[in-house]
Order: sequence, then structure tokens, then C-alpha cells
Amino acid sequence: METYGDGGLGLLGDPTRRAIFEILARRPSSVGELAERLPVSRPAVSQHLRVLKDGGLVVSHAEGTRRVYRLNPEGVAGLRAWLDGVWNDALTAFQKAAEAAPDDPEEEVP
Amino acid sequence: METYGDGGLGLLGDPTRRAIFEILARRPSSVGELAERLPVSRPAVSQHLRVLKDGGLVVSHAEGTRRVYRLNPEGVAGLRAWLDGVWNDALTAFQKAAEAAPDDPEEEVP
DNA sequence: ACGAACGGTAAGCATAGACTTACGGATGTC
DNA sequence: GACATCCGTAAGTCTATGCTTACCGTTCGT
Repeated sequence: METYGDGGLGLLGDPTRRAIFEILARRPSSVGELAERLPVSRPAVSQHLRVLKDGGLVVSHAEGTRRVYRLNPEGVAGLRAWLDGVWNDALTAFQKAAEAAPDDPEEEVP
Repeated sequence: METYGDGGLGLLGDPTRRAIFEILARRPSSVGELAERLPVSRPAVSQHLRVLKDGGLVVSHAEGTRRVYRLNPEGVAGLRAWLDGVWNDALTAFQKAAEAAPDDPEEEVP
């Protein structure tokens, strides 16, 4: 459940994992359904799901013999939080640079 | 300059690259400055910057012999756009599931 | 109770890619 | 003009990890 410092963003570096993430965003799916839509084997999907689950980006719930996975709202919120943080930092930096140096004297921090 | 379909998110999978990204969010920096703050060599930083630049997440401008890198607002906007898309998809899916199945009959798509 | 469907895990491999050292080109300084 | 600084690129190594096959446990149907 612990969300990462980077909002779990590191987990989405892999294309297959991103694809799984995007599919789950549109509709909760079982492992088999995901494997059908992807060019990898079912165990591969299972392994990715494990990583995503450990990272808090998805949750699963048993339904008969099937395990239905769906996005974890808190996980996505973590991603947004991280990105918003970076975004705010960038805005602040830009603003500071714009008002403190209208004619580019020095950009150093003593 | 082309932004990716995933908003360039795949580029931030690597921890070092994320670190560079976060540093640049707080303050534009030269290659050497980044290398000083990171546990990798200068060429490594240079290579990461190339990837980030090709992905449209950062921009550079020459300043004497130094190359100052800073975040590209459009790139960050691309990230936000991708994440918002996933977020909206997830919301829609959740809403649809909630109103179409108050008592869980079938979750299948014929 | 038996068989089938579904999925998690182990072991192993193979490729991507992150890092280093070495080099060369451009710019600024004396 | 010579030297120093800063940076990008090439070549090569090595590790992380994504994928596959094989196996086993669990749950449902008949």
C-alpha cells in the first residue's frame, strides 16, 4: 500500500506494463483477458501484475477462479501528486528566474 | 520535438533520469553541475540528457562552453495529458460499472 | 470425486540499456 | 596562438529484467 516517492512512476517504464495499466484504466480485466490482448504470455502478465500490485497501482479481487485486476485510485493519485510536485517546482524556478534576472547577470547560487 | 503517445513517460523509467528530471525542475543546470550531484559520470549524464531531449522533456541552450538544460514545459504538459487520459478512462469505467451493476450480475462485454 | 479452467511461482535465458574509459571538437581566456 | 574548460560521441562491458517453459495449487462444474 505504501506509495513510492516517485509515485510509482518507475513501474511504468516498461511498455508492456504501461499497456496493462492503460487496459485496466478502460476496464477491469482478468489475467487471461489481458494476456489475450497483449503479445506476451500469461505468466509474463502475471509477473507484471505482481509488480504493479506491489507498487500500489492496481488492486485485485478474486472472482471464482479468476482474479480481476483494476486500477487503484490511490496509486493514480500518487502519480499525479509526484507530477504536480515537479510541475510546481518548475513553475517556481521559472518565475524566480524571470523576475530576478531580466538582463541575465548571474545564474549561480553562492 | 515530437511528443510520444505515452507523454514521454517511458523515458522516466530509469532512476537516474528521474533524478536529472527533478533537479532540472528546481533549477536549470549544466551537464557538469548535474554530474556533480549524481553518482554517475559526466558522459552518463550527457547520454541521459540526449534521451530526455529527444523525448522533448528538456531543452538546452548554449552559454559559453556550457550547455544549460531546463525542463520543456510542453514535455511536462504531455506527461500530464497522458496521465489525465488514463485518469478519465478509469473514472468513466468506474462510473459505468457502478451504475450498470448495483448487484453484480455480469461484467462481460458481448 | 474427477476433470478442467484459471492463475501464481520457479528456473533459465537472452536482450536491452546504463555505465565507464578514451577521444575529439568547440568556445573562452591569457 | 597556445592552453584550459566544457561537452558530445564511440566502443565495450556488465548487470537488471522481461520473457518463456514447466509445474503446482485452487476453485468451479458435472
